[in-house]
Amino acid sequence: MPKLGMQPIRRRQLIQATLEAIDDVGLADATIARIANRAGVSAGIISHYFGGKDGLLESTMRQILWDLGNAVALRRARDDVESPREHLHAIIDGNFDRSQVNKTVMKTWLAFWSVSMHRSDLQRLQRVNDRRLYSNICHHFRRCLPRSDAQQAARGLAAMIDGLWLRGALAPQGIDVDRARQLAYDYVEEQLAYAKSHAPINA
Amino acid sequence: MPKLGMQPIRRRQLIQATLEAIDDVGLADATIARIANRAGVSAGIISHYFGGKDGLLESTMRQILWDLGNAVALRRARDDVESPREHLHAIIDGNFDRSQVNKTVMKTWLAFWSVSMHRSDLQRLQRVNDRRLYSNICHHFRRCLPRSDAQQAARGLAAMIDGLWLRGALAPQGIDVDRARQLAYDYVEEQLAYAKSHAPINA
DNA sequence: TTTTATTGATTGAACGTTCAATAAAAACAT
DNA sequence: ATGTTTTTATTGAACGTTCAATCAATAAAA
Repeated sequence: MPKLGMQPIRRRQLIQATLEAIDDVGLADATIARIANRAGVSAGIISHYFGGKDGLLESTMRQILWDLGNAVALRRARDDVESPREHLHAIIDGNFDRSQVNKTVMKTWLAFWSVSMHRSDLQRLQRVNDRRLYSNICHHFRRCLPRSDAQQAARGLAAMIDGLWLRGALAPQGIDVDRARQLAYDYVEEQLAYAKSHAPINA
Repeated sequence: MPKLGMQPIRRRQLIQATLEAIDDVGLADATIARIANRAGVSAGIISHYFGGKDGLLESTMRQILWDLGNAVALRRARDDVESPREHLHAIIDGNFDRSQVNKTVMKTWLAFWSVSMHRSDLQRLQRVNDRRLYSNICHHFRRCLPRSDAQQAARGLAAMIDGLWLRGALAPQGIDVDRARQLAYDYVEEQLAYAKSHAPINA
């Protein structure tokens, strides 16, 4: 059946099938045979396009990482986003984007966190992501707060976002996105209010 | 070597060896042979005392859950803990207790979260724990805040605690316990300050 | 002698990877 | 156009490994 240029198509299919398999039976039982079967191809093709199961998992993690970065970037690029508050809201909204707040992706994140503790390639990916969230937040707090206060606020907001996200992933009824966003917004307001009352630089 | 009453001794040894094995090579590679070897016993003994690997994992999760509950209970039982603020601080301190804030236990938590998405017995354990944290917090906020505000504050604080904890677990340099506790304390203060300025019931 | 504790070789199932074989599109030659 | 060769894509059975579980055998306290 060899049409040319199947590589990107197959890669997309197999990454999607990996996400679905993890959602379905968990990473431990997401075997190559099961993933390949779900994608409607043979098992051998995975080693052919990804070098092996490890390669497939790394590519899958890269994919959801890219989706997250993209969701945030899209909202920050809107031209009505200017003030620190608006930028912080954009970051929050991006982190609670549809592409990140669904059971499939959430289960995959949890699985990757666990595995990344023992695989340096995945660990690097995961840390770049954590750092990016913190740095972005910190940068915008710095426009209204002295350095050390901004860092503290950024650590707090990053933890709040990840915590809301984690508890949403573990909750039986799933995450309530609107309520989660509101809690994160409130936290931002409290930090900005503190700024105004002590050393107002900007709003 | 049959002395009587080995069961509780072996169970403790094997649970400890499980934690160490997960710390060492991750849950996926924490095989029965490896755990038994680390405990200095034979592989067959695990099935004998835990019924199988599943039973060992459930018992291990119960253990760290009990440790967490105990760490919180101990601090709340101190007789200088009376006000809502003091109770909330005790809950925060318990969650950042030494028994919970070390790489071994943190890695195990991450692994169990991931697995519990697909195993109903572990899922139940994990949800009891989440609910307990939220309920405890909510109960004390209710002493100073109207119901819906207290629930909102409790969701926020629970997320903050778990988020700080999660980011600490994933960070290369580990968690900074003092800084984490301070951020959680600050969040409590902000919620209580809001209470005072709107509908002061208590402090 | 009975009971409790423990061993470790064995078993059967499941896994990831490999690779010779196949199939069809594409490229080339006529 | 037509036939031939090359290239790309794909299959799935076979292989070697690893694992959890089992159980007959063993050992020592009761």
